[in-house]
Amino acid sequence: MGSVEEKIKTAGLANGTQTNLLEEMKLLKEFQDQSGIRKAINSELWYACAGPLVSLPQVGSLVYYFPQGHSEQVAVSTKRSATSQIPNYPNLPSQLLCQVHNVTQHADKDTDEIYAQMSLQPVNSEKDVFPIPDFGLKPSKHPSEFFCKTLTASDTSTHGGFSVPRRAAEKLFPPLDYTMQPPTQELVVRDLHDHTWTFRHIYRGQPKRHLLTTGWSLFVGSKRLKAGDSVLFIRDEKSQLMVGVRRANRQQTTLPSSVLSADSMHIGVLAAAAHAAANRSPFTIFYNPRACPSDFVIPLIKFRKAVFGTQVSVGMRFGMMFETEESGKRRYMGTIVGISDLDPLRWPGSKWRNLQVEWDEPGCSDKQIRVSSWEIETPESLFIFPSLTSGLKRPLQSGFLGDTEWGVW
Amino acid sequence: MGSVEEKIKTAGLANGTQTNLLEEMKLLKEFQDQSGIRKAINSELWYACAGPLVSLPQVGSLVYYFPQGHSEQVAVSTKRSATSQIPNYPNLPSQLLCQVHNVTQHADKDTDEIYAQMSLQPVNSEKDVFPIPDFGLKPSKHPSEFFCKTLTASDTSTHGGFSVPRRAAEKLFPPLDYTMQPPTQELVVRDLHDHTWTFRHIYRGQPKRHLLTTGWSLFVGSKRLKAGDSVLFIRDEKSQLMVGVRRANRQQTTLPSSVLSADSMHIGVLAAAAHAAANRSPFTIFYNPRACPSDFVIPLIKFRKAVFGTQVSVGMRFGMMFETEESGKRRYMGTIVGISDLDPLRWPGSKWRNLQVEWDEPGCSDKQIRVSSWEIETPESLFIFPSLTSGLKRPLQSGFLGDTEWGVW
DNA sequence: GTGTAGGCATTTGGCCGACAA
DNA sequence: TTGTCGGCCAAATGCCTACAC
Repeated sequence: MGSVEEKIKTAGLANGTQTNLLEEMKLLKEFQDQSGIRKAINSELWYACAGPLVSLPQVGSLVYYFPQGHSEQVAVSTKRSATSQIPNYPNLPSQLLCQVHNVTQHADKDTDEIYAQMSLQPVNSEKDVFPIPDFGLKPSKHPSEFFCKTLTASDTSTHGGFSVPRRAAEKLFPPLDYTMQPPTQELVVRDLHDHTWTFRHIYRGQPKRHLLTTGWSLFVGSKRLKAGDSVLFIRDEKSQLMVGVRRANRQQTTLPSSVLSADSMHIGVLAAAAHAAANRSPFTIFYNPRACPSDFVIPLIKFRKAVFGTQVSVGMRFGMMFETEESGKRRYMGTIVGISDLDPLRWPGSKWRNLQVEWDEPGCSDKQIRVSSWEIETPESLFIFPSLTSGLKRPLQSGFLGDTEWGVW
Repeated sequence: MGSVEEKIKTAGLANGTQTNLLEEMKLLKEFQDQSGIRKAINSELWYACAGPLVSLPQVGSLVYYFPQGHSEQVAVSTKRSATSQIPNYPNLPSQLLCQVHNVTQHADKDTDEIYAQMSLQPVNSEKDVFPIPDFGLKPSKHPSEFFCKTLTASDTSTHGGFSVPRRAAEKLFPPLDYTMQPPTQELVVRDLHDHTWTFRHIYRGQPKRHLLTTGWSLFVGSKRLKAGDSVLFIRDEKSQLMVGVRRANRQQTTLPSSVLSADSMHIGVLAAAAHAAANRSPFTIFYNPRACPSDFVIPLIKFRKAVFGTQVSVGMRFGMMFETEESGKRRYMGTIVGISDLDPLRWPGSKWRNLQVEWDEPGCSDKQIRVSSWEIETPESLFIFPSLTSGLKRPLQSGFLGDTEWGVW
């Protein structure tokens, strides 16, 4: 670590050319990583916990920030929607073009809930951007070696261990020495907080099955896992075994922080964005993928393709991806039944959830009845999947649809 | 409960005279209390947990709200002070005259940390007030029957129970039947969330002492108490035994909520107050007495007495009350060494912490070096306590000083 | 292929007085 | 007066197979 400090000092003494400044920042990051001030989270594990549909924007790229979507996230967290007490910010547009300055992945110390912090700088136009080095932050990468299991009563009871699905154990865990009687090994895995857990992995019983025994109950107790919560294992790019958790939705109750009233939070979101927009100064947001109804930071490319690339109209058919219970993807089909403002008073002309839709399947009452155009797939991209419009049966050649890229068995 | 609903409907049908409106509100409150939507917290227990120096303003009364103080509370919660990214709100004065519309006491479901929610309405002048019924909310009342103990390693270990200080057991617990061998009874106490706990109270050992055994470990585990945390018992006005907890300061780490960035929270506080001030519309705040450096909602009377009643000057001696470890009060002495703006750029002329002070005792480095005039006692109120200026020895006739009113043994 | 239950060894929890600070 | 310890028994944890579904 000392050597890095040395390097920083050396770089700092050099003349402040652009190259040297970048060099300095790079070294600073290296220093921070080593000193553990802000230990970088394992990105792939973060994405695995976030689910197959989540991706974060690239540092330096251009995005549209949607205050309405951000406000919706606050509403979910506080369980209170914006009220009429919230002032209008006439100078804050419904979509704010920003350059992404910084993206960091985090996880709540208590609940392990994942979230991201981003720093966004409003820009006047595409030409207004400044090259930002991304210090090697990889583009969104979902792990290819992955499995996720919803915990049963037996898995979480103090009476026993964890029953590992066979295919998961065979795909992810190091191979057992089956000449042993019984075959057993010690698994050492790390979580999002870089905490190390040790599990005894054994293959026994009649019929034979894979189990995690010693060490498992400590994990369950420490993470306060209950039946219905999920646990997931991945192998990252370095082939390291890691473990993550996902709480059942019922438990998602992010409690009211008792720091700020819900109204003040809504005001804070809008006022911070308005101030940043007026001054072209960066502002910081949190994005909670699993709590938030929809992403509210949309890459410019994606936005353009959806808004200018396709002409949506009432009656048009579309598909939209959702996450399955086993953390796979599944497409649901629907029809656009209207195009109108979600909030005509506050945000006239906004593209945020301006499409009213109806879903083909009856069990979709939990799904949004309003979506934004960049969330859906329109006929141009769908014409090759005519069989999908039924939507009820699982497609046979699922590989063809690209939803076996990861996480689906 | 149905009958209350009936009454509400009836009241609602009546003509909307002022009396009927109040009647309606009163019934609504009754209904909410009964239905448990927002179960009222035991006020005395709340005050016991808050500590001897905390008091909440009366509903309907006039107060000054200090945005700076509110911002300080946010800074403590988020561990980030307001940065230069925070816009100025030139129309928001450093002190905002408000009428108190609503005060509710709360406790965090997880940590039991107490906090209050208040609704404040900015008013132009004292004449601007509207009579608000307080629905019988009592003025601040600290329980007279009270004790507080910091938990030892033995108290929190799984190996044993809780050792009750003799005087506490004798003062608060129902008298034991000392003819029993050994004397024992069952204590049923409730906490801030109205949860009932049952403890076996026994008097045994050599030498004899009071202990809580069966049921205690469940309480410790459930509240996640550690050695160093405190537990307190009170008898409320109905003479009911209740139990509360206070976390050690080290554990006060209210984690960053991951909902809003610290900057947005600071902006939210100021923007909400500014908007409310401009529109004379009510706004809602949270007050965390134990996390917050100083109260930022000051009764008009108290403010007046301090600001207009006394002429403070550099060199003046003063006293100020602090909480002791055992939840008593203790006066520390100091000298005013300067009068100046805490933040000359943002809040010029503000009365918030505009007094720079030095403390008599050397071990006071943890204490604020800036205070507001309403926090201190000036010579007029101190001339009768000349012996106190040493400040080091415990005054003998402490009753005379009024600091045995409660909680000090 | 995997969830749950019964059997049983081992560990932890928890009530007691002794002793010391 | 009260914090911690060793002793001792009871309750729970946790590893195993058997038996469903």
